[in-house]
Amino acid sequence: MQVDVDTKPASPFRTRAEKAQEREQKRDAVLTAAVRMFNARGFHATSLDDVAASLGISKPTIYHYLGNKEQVLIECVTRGLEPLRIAAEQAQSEGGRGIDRLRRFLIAYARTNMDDFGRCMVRTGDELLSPASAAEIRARKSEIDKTLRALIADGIADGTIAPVDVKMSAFAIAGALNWPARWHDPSGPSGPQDIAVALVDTLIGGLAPRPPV
Amino acid sequence: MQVDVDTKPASPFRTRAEKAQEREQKRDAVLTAAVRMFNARGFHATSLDDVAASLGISKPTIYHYLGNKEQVLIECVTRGLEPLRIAAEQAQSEGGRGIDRLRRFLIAYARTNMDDFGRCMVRTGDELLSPASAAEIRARKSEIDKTLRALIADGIADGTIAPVDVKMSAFAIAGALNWPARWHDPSGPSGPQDIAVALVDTLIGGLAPRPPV
DNA sequence: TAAGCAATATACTCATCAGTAGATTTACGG
DNA sequence: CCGTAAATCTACTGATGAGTATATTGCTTA
Repeated sequence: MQVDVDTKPASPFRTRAEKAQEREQKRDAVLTAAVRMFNARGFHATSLDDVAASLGISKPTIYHYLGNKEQVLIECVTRGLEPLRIAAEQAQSEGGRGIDRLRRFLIAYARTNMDDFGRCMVRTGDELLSPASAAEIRARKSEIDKTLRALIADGIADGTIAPVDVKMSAFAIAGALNWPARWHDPSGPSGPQDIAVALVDTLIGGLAPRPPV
Repeated sequence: MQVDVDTKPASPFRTRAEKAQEREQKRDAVLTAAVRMFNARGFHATSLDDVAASLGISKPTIYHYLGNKEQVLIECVTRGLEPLRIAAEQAQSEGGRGIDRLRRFLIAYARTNMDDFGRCMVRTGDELLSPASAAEIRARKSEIDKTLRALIADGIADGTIAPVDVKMSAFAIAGALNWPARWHDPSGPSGPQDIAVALVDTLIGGLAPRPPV
């Protein structure tokens, strides 16, 4: 336990902490392999045998680490949701003009929707989950939505956002920023950051021309 | 063949046309039942036995009318796409300011994305289809997207739309207007028309305040 | 009136896949 | 050094569901 995990080279004798970390890494590897296949082929079209094979392990090993197939999905969705939760928390704690706080939040939101777990999170609808888990996930997504609406309302209050319909604007924004989960190609020319900025600026600026100030 | 189908009361002897129509109606009934279940439970979680049972018929009858399960889905998606194709055609043939043509098109687009077939169309990703059908559907969706981009470009050209990034704006719009396919509740308080108008106006106006003219 | 076709059913087959049983190996703690 | 727990495997079970074989009935047409 006095060993410095980060510097010591591999020894055949692992400490408790190292073992816990190794276990965590294996769980991660399973989830990463799974989420890629879910995104590429869909949840139902992906068998855990396939996931296991892609890692050179056997299906019971996945059950050992994650319990069952739904748990694998829930864990992926949770990981996709986590950065949003953090971004929401941060947006609510910081100061500044409403529009600026919203903009920062939206760019983070859009970006994470383009990574593996974010894409899975967006694409996982209630119908893939048991009623209990669906409710759980829905509640967490709803927290994000609440933050989004609060940020819009704040901006309206301080005059940095036009007096729009908060609920509908939130839906429009969410839709626009979730959509890349379907179409974004990580091997394509534009990176997540550029896309995020472009989408957010489109939403903020609108299509109608603005008279020059 | 000389019988007026619309006025004559039912007779046990059907003309050829009546029979063709009856067949069409049965096909419709199958598709409608199927699309509702696809939307409610997802494609993979819906068995054709379930669909058949909900109509009080047997599975081979569905195969008689539609060939196989993928064909059922393709037909549903096609029906969801058709109104969009028509709206696109119309938008391109009509005159007027770019922004107005775009606005009309977008409202039609948003509305059809909230009906049964439209929702199915939006929610059916490539992963549910065979490569050949996926390509076919993708091509048709891409036609709609081309129209959308053309309308935006037209509006920019005639000065009724700000000089935005056409491709990104199209993605933002599509995302915002597809999203109701996931969340819209037909039994809820707001109807498709109201939602469509609200979303489109949000996209056109943007979030940033406009100086009073 | 026989042949053929449309519409429908029952009762299968066959593949896939989630999940489990149980064996085996290794490492660790007492 | 033995017993326990973790990690992993092979080899199942059992359910589900797509798709088919085949029979039946009745209408249409030569």
